[in-house]
Amino acid sequence: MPRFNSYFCADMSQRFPRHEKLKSATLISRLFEEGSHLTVFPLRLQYLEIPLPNEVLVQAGVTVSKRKFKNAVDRNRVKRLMRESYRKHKSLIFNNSEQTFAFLFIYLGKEIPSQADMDRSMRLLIDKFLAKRDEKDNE
RNA sequence: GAAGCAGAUCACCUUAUCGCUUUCCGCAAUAGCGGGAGGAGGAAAGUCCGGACACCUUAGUGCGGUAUAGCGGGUAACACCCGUCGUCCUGCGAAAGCAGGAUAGGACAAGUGCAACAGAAAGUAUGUACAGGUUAAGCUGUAGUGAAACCAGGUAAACUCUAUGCGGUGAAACGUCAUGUAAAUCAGCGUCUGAGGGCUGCACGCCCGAGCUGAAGGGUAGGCGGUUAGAGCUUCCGGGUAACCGGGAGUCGAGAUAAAUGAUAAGGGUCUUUCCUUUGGGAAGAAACAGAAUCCGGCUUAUGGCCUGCUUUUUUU
RNA sequence: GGCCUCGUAGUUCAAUGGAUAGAAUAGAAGUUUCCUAAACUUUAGAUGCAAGUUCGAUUCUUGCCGAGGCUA
Repeated sequence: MPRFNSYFCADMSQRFPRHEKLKSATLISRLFEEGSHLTVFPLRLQYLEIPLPNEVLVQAGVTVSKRKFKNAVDRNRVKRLMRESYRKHKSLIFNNSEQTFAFLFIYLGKEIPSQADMDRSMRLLIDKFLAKRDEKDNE
């Protein structure tokens, strides 16, 4: 079962390959129209339960407002930090899940955070998301 | 030592772990996995000029529009660069001149316009006072106003004229493959008596030519090429005052697309301030401006060090 | 990525290169009123920034800064 094997690896590893990135413009616009959101300052998660291609559990993207960070260097910096902490913490979501989601992380703050701060808020946000999901499942 | 100006140069480094991305090799039916090699800048920025390249009839004529403006050279080209002349400013000097800097620097003797306040008068120029002068006369000089007033006056980053250049649109160009619907409905115009189109503001000319426009509605918004070896970089020789040119040798240095080049840890180097100090150093902190998006040549703006030269000033010998 | 447009009082707009940049509205103070509103009087407030052309710049030119739009 090679497919299962790769599945298992993706579950456990901290990799963040291309097909797990949210890229489709149509998906993103649907995400904003139909999806719901959670906020743990300075992060906001916009999410939507939706079938995805390529048998992926989650497609995630990150974004930063151009109004908050004027320079491209700073925007790239924040996006890289967000990707990094999502990469570290995404295995929490993948555990015993059958639903597929589209994620978009939005940075709301006005200052560039440290990696440690970013990790902390990402952890809190994902815990909040998991709690909400389980609650919904139980109903 | 400090300040200013000009020029040149670098843009923290090493190792480990976890990741992203391009490419090559191997394995794998695909997905993917393993290994090797590579992965931001001097401004990548602003998009201000000039090209390459692509398409639009190889792009015609006139008007319009627009850009440039001493002279000579460089260049693929330029609003760029080099040299030089003139003008202006600063410093030195008795002066001649010297040094540095700035310079959109054609034409008002083609025409039109404009000139507040002051002043007699700002354009068909010529009044007052004094002096001179005449047959007579603003005929001559001085005074006062103003940025400008014996003069074919000033002003063209005023219209304009002259000379020269410019066809348009920009990689969301363009080519190609795939997916999918509706060759459907209603209204108007037209089918050689020519609708409409040919991505130029207008007119003419030329070419294509059976569909075109509107309403309401439906579908795709994905992949590949273009896309990185080039007016390239390094070095040597020769020519030229210089910008730059010619020749030889060597070399390959990103290619993403909701957009890669990152995170953590340790060590080292640099700088600054504070504290301790046995003057050897130790501890803490900081590290600028900024991120390729078709590619080049410039310009402009942002910005941290280090080096060289010149000028000014201070201190010591 | 490319192509355009616009910056004047707190706000909405004027001003031919020429005395002190004008008007409406909002603000402040006062008059009136038992109080408020309305009305009247007075008052403060601006050319996005920096150079250049000019005797003189909101206006002309250039460079920055900011805001907005269009583009399969």
